Amino acid sequence: MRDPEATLRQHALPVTAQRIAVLRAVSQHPHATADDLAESVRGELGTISRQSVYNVLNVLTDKGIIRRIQPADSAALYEDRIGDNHHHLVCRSCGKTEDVCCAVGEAPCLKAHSHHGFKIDEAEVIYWGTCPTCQKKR
Amino acid sequence: MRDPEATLRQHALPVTAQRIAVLRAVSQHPHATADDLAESVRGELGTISRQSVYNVLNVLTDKGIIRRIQPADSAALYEDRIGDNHHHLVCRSCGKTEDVCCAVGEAPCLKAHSHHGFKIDEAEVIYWGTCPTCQKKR
DNA sequence: CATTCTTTTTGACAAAGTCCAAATCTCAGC
DNA sequence: GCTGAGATTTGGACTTTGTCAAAAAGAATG
Repeated sequence: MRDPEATLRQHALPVTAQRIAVLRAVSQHPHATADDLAESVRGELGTISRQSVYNVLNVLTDKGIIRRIQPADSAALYEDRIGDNHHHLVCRSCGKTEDVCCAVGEAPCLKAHSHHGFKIDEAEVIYWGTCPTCQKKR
Repeated sequence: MRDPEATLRQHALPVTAQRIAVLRAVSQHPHATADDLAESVRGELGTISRQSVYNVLNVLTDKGIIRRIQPADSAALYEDRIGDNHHHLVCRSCGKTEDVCCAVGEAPCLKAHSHHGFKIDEAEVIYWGTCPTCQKKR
């Protein structure tokens, strides 16, 4: 995130220390949980309430400034990188999460066909597997 | 599910009334939550503990007899239909879930490329959108 | 049928979030 | 710079979804 404060102003959001710190934390720790981010922010601000972290994350997500991903068996993760339709690769054993660009530019199977009368607005893909570290441990 | 009891025996699982009832409920109510299933089973058996529902669902999932899906902002859903690599279509506003066959037979973008050294074993796809009913309500 | 091993039940517990009301802060306008 | 209205932050209680553990009950082998 280039300039958290400017980003907030662009979206007509009042600028607060908490918001700046959370935004910076999300940027510095991609795929972190709300709890991880709270810890990180405390290192910067000294203190922040659990509720505020959730408030901020929710507002930022609603505005499309950050993205929330919610893999099974994990708390929600947040990331900075938006607008490039990338997907995620999650380790079944340790939960480690990586970004993955869609291998095929146009992703034919992900075209928003109108199935069952639904209006589709997003195709979310999660690749499940085992990360290198966990492969060795076996 | 053709014959719940036979299915259990095939997998070397002791046959109990609870298991038969849960298995039948999953079959009759695709995409139901553990709670929904507990309710359904109570209509059949009269009573079942919450823990037993979870026990049974976990065992059946581990054995690959049923499949668990966990869309964001929803409790886990269970389904009978396995082994055909279909995906899901979820309504953002009411949570209604439908099965979707992958439009392209081979799903090129879902091939298990070895990214970041991960050993990929599954590509999970969730299409997010708005169902017909919720479109009208708007 | 009896024994052994597995399931079921009950109740406590845990994680991740949300709800609410009071206190505090931001920012536009003067 | 102040001031005031409206938004944000806080703290605490609460909800939902699920797991843990120990005792009671049930299934299946011989």
